[in-house]
Amino acid sequence: MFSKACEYGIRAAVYVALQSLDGRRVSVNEIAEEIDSPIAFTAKILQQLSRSKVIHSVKGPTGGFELDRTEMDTVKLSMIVHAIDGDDIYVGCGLGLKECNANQPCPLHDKFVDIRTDLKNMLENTSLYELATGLEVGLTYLKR
Amino acid sequence: MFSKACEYGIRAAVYVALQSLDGRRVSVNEIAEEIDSPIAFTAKILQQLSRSKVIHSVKGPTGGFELDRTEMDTVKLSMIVHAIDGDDIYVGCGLGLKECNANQPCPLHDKFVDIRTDLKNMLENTSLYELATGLEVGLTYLKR
DNA sequence: AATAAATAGGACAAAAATGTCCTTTATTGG
DNA sequence: CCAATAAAGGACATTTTTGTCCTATTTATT
Ligand code: FES
Ligand code: FES
Repeated sequence: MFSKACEYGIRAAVYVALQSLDGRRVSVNEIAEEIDSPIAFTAKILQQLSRSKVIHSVKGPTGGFELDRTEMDTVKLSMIVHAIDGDDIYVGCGLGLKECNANQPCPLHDKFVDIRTDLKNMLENTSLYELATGLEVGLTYLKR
Repeated sequence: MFSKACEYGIRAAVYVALQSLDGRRVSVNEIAEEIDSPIAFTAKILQQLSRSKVIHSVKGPTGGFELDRTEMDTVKLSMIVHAIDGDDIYVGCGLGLKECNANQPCPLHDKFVDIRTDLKNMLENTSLYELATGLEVGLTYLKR
C-alpha cells in the first residue's frame, strides 16, 4: 500500500506530534529508536518532511524536530503520503494503465475508484493530532 | 497498490478469459501485445498464474493459455493478487508494523482495516468473467 | 572564539523488483 | 521419426527502493 519510506514517515511524524504535545523537541536518533526504523534512512525521510513543511527542524544543540499544536490539526496524512510517495495512490490506475481515465476505463476502474476514494478521504481527514492522542492514552503503538 | 507483476497478471488473466469466451487459446506473445506489457516478464507471470491454477497452459503447437467457462466465475481477483503479491495486502499493517494486530494496534489500525476490508471484499467478489464481459462489450480497455 | 550537538546533504552500497535472453521440455502435424 | 511451435525455467541485467556513511552547516553553550 505505502512505501517503506512512507510508513516510516507517518510513524515518525506521529511520534514528533506526540512529543510536541509535551513541548519536547526530538532528535533523529530518538525517533528512529521509538519507531524502530533505520536511523540514517529515517533522517532522509525527516528531511523530506521538513522540506514539505509537515514538521519543523531546528539545527544545533537542543535542536531536533517539532510541530506546533495548531499544525497537528492541519497536517493530514494525505500530505505526508503525497510528500513521500507522490500522487500515484490518488490518481493512478489500479491495473497500471498510463493514467486513470473514466472515459476509457480499465475493467476494474469503477470498483477501484470506490476504494481509492475512500482511502483518499480517510487520509485527508486524519490529522496527526488525532493519531498522536491515541498514542498518548496508550491505546496504540508505533513499534512492537 | 499492486506490484507491476500483479497489474500485468490481472490484465493478462482478463485477456485470457475474454478470448476463452470465444474458445480461443492465446500465446504469450499475443497477450503481451494486447495488454501492452514486456513479453518475457509477462511469460514469467503467466507461469505463476498457471502454477496457481488461475489459468491453464498447453504446450506445443496450437498451445497457449486458456480458461474454461466455469472457471471464469470461480476465479476471483483475490486469487491472482494472492498468487503474485502474497497476502501482505490482506493481513499487513498499514504503517509497517510486523503484523497487524488489533490488540496492539498502530494509530491507523481502525481506519486502515476499514479500507483494507473493502478492498479485500471487492477482490474476493470480482470474477474474471465479470471483468471480461465489460471488455467484450467494448466498455473497458486493457491498454491505451 | 572554541567546542560540541544536531540537522542537511552528497556519495555510495545492498537488496528487491522489474525486465531480458537463452536453453529445455512437451506436443502437434507432416 | 522430424521439424516446428509454444510454454517452462534458469541465468543474467537493469532499475528502483531501501539503507549506510561521511562531510558540511548551523547553533547553543562555555
Ligand atoms: S482506469 Fe484503471 S482505475 Fe481508472
Ligand atoms: S496494526 Fe497497523 S493496521 Fe492493524
